[in-house]
Amino acid sequence: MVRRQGIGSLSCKKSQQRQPMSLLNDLSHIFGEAFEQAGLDRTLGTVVVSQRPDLGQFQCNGALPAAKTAGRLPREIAQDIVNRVQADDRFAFLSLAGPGFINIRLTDGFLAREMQVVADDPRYGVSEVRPLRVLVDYGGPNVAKEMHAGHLRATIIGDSLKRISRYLGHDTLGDVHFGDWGTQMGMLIIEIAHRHPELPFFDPDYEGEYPMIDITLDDLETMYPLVSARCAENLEEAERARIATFELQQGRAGYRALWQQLHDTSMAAHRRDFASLGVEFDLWDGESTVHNRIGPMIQRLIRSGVVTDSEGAVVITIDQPGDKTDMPPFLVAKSDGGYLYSTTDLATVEQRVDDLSRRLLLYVVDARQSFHFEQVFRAARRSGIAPESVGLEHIKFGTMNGPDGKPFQTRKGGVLKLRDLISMVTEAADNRLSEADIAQEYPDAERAEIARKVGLAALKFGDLSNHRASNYLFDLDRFASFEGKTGPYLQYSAVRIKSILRNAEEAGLSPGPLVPPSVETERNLLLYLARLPEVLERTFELRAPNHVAEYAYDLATQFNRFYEECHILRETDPARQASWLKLVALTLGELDLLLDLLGIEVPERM
RNA sequence: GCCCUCGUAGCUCAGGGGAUAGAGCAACUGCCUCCUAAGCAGUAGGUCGCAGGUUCGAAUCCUGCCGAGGGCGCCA
Repeated sequence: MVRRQGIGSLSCKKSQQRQPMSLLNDLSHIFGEAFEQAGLDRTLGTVVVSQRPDLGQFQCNGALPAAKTAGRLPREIAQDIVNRVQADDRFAFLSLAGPGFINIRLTDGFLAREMQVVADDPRYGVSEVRPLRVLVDYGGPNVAKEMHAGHLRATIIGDSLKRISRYLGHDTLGDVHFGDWGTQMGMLIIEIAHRHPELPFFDPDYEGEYPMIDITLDDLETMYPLVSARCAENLEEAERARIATFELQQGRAGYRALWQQLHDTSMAAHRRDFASLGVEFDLWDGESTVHNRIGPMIQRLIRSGVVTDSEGAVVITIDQPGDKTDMPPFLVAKSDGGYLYSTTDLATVEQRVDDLSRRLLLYVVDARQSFHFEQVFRAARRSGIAPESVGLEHIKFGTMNGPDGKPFQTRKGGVLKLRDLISMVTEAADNRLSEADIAQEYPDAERAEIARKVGLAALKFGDLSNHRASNYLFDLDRFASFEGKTGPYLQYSAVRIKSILRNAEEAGLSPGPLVPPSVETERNLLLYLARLPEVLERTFELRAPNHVAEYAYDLATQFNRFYEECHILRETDPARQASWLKLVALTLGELDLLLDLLGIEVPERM
C-alpha cells in the first residue's frame, strides 16, 4: 500500500488501517489526533469543505457535538483543538467562528505539495477499496420489444454505477438481464402459429431440423401488441398462450427452436442499440439463463419446508411483524406449474450468489417495481437463498417525462424508440455544428463522430445529472442548445485543455512541478481537484451518479474560470508556466475520468 | 383503502444535521487584435408544500396534513 507523502508530522502509528490518500482524509486525520489528545473521540475531527468560502477553505465542526458529552463550552474545545494543531507551515490560519466552528485555510505551499502527489498518482488520490464482488443488473430489454426511451435510464444509470464500482476497485459484473422467459413468449408462439400453422415448430411429432424463419424485430413488435390485446379480451387465447408458455418452459422442442430464433433476433437488435450508446455488458444473460435451476430450486425449497401450497401454487410467506402494508405470499410457481417473473428472479439471485459468488446485487430498475423487489428480496432471505451477508438493493429510478409531465412519447402518442432518440440528439448536435460554423473544415467522418459524441453526451449528462429517484423532464430544445450545464459544456472544457496541451507541445513546452498558486482561480481549481476521492466514494455509497455529474460540472467551471484569467501559453515565468501545464493536465485527467465514469466520450476537438 | 417516491427561484433541477440555500435556462449589463465565446464576469429573482416535534443547530431526521406520480399474488 502506498502511503502518501507530504503530510509532514502526521504520524502513521502502527495501525493496520489503510490511510486513504485524500486531502480531506489527511486533514480529518490531523484533527482527529488533536481531538484524541484532548481526550475526545477522534471521529469528531472530520474535516469538510467549507460552507463559507469567504471564511475558510475547510471547516471542522467537531467541537459542537463534543461540547455536550464533554460538558465544556464548544468554543473552548475548538480553541483547545486549534492550539494542539497549530504551529507549522501547513495552515495559513485556523480560526474560530460562530458557536465553535474551526475554519481552516491551507498555505499555498502545502496545497501545492499535496496536489503534486495527486498529480503524480495515476489514480488522482483515489484509493482502491477492499473489493466487493458486485453485480449490476441493468438495461433489462425484452424479447419482441425494441428498446424505447424508458430503457435509457436503466441503461445509463446502471452503466455509470458499474463503471464507478469498478474504478473504486470492486470486482464488478454487469448483466443485461434479458426478459426472455415469461408469458410474452407464449403469446408470440401462438401468434406465429396463428399466422403460419404450417411451420414445423408447432408439429409435436416433427423430428427433423427446424428451419430458420425470416422474422425481424419489427415483425415481432407488430405481433406482440395484437396478441397481447387478444389475450386480454379473450380467455381462450389467454389460455392458449399460458399453455404455450408452460410447454416452452417444459422443453417442447419446436417451441424451444422457435424461441431461440426470437431470442437471437431480438438480442441482435438490442446489442446494436447498446453499442450505439457505448454500453457493454459482461453477461448477456436473461430469465432463460436460470431455467435449468428452477426445478431443483423448487424441490429444495419444498424439502426445506419454507414454501407452502396456496390454491395449487407454490408460495413463500414473506410477511413480517411490523409490516406497514399487506405483504401477500411470494409466488414461486403458478398453480399450473409454470414459472413467472418472480420465479426467475429468485433463481437468478441464487445463480448470482452461488455460481457467480456475488456479494452485492444492484438492480437498476424502474421505481414502479419496488414492491416486486421487496418481495423477491424477502423471499430470498426467508428461503436462505441470499444470506444476510449478501446485499440486495433495488436501485430505483424515476421516469423520463415529456413536456406534458407524462412519460415521454412521440407526437403521435407512441413510445419513442431509443434508436430514434439517439438520432434526434445526434442531429441536434450536427445542426449546432453548422449553425456555429464550427468544424466545417473537418473531414466528414470526424464531423459525424463529433456530432455523435456530443449528442450522446447531452443525452447522458442530461439524464445522469438528475437524481435517479426523481422523474425528470426531457426537453429536446433545452438539450440541443448545448449551453450551460450540459454534457457538451464538459466536453468543450476538456477539448480546450487538449488544445492547450497540443499547442504547448508544438511550442516545445512541457509540464513541470506544481508551484504554489498565485491567483484565486488557480487555488480554487487545485482545491476542487482534491475533492475527487470523496466524491467517488459518496457517489457509490449512495448509488447516485448525479454526484459525479455535479462535481464534473463544477470542476469544469473552476477550470474555465482559471482559463479566462490565466493565459497559460503566454505566461512568461517558465516555472509557473510549467506548473500550469501540469495543472491543466491534471484537470484533463480528472475530467476525462469523471466523464468516462458517466459513459461520456471526449472528442479530440470540437 | 394501504404502501412507496416526489414537492426548493418564473421554468428545469442540485443540495452530505452546521453559519448568509445553489446551478442552468429565461430577463437585464458587460467581455473575443489574446491558449476554441458550446466560454467568462455581473444584476435581479426564495415564507425550501403546510403544521408540529427531535436537536446547541433542520431544506436535510421523525409525526400528521395537503398536492403530484406510482404500486398493491398466479403480467413484466
